[in-house]
Amino acid sequence: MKKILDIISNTPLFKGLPENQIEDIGRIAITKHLNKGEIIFLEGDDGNGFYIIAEGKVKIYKISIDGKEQILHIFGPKEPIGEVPVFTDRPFPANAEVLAKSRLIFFPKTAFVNLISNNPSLALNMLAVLSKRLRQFTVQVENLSLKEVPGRLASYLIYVANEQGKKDLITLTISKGQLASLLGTIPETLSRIFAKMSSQDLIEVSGRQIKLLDRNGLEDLSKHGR
Amino acid sequence: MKKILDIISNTPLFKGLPENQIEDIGRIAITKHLNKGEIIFLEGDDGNGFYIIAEGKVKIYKISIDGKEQILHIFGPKEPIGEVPVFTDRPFPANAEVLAKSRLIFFPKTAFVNLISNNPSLALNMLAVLSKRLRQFTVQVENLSLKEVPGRLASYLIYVANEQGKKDLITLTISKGQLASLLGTIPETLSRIFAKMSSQDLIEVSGRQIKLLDRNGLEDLSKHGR
DNA sequence: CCTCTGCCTTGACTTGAGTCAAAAAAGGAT
DNA sequence: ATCCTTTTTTGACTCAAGTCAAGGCAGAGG
Repeated sequence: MKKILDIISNTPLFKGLPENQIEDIGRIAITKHLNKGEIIFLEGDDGNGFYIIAEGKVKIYKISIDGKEQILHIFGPKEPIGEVPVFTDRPFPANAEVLAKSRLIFFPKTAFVNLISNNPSLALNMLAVLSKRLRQFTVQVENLSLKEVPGRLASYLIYVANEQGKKDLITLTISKGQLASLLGTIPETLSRIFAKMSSQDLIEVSGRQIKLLDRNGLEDLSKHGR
Repeated sequence: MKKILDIISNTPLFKGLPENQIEDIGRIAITKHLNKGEIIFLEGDDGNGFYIIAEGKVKIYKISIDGKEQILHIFGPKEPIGEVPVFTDRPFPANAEVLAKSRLIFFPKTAFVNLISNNPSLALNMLAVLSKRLRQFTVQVENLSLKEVPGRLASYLIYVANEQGKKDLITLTISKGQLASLLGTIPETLSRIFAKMSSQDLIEVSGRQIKLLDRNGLEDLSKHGR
């Protein structure tokens, strides 16, 4: 198990900060272990701090009254979660659940705000993190509103391919059911679209392995989308 | 026309800053006038600064290849727009167009980043602004994905009623066509839903005036949504 | 007061995607 | 292995909302 300070200092949020400040930060941090399925926080809960994922995987999501889930983000190691209530006086705007055994580092709100007040670089790092999230949301809204499900899936596959390296064989890191929820649809629909895209020789699916057979075709789908 | 410094100092972003800092800020600000229909920036443009609306109204939106528009936000006086590229090295994630003759105050990126570096309160104010936006986006994604159009409209009407005071007669500040785009639908559909909600005695529509006849019914629609 | 233009509404039709139900696969655990 | 659970797939059906095409209305400007 890596030392907390190592993890912290390699995180985008704390990147580039001087040694002594990293130590200050480490002093307010608290490690928590959670297992798959455990809830980190729920929409409406007061946020008395935020977390950085040391290891594991977390989903941020909304649920409708009748139980349909929409995943907003899936976060992995080094990413912060739950920062919004740190800077506003409002509760968490969504739910967070652990998707795989995880180690989280918790930073209490007031201590962290103090740190940031004395640390312009940290403030700018945090501003960069939030800005990146805003950008991601614009993409998600665009996908939900301006693209049909096949277009969203194509975008996702291309995105994952870029993340995982340039090769055309990608591996889903979440179940297809969860992917459906991330794309704003349901498993049945996603399954049908996988089938259709396979029959069109755009992809080849085998469990969680997906081979991208026709990048141009996928790009097309993802752009036109509708 | 109000003095720039008056406007700046009454904005959430610059609220509570000491006089001399407001003056520093005023020194880097540049006023711009734009008429209805003019573009402030386009998705993909480099952002060399951001704006605060002194007066007028601005829409932030995405466009699909085939021309469907999705409005992300509509901003009015005192609200900042275009901040995302200030803190990342990426271009604007969406388009901005003036909906009514507007006066904008422009803040160049580097000068502003310098200010923020020496000014923890300003940094925290900006963090609060971005956090609020993130929260708004979670609501928009929820609306698009988990609610049907009638639910979205009901939510919007309730939201506007709260904004405009507690009375049950509200006035739309944008055209119905633009409202359709904000809600992620098209004018024809919105029109039909206005008609249906009227026939159900939930509302009474007369041009841009809308009387809310059944708050509970609307709340219900907005919550269940699907 | 009238006409023009843009905004809004209505009708008829199509379609993407959701629901319900059930079977088939894929994993895990003993 | 074999059972049990969870995930994924398939089929038949329904429906919300989009498309296309007209009309109607209203405010702006002469």
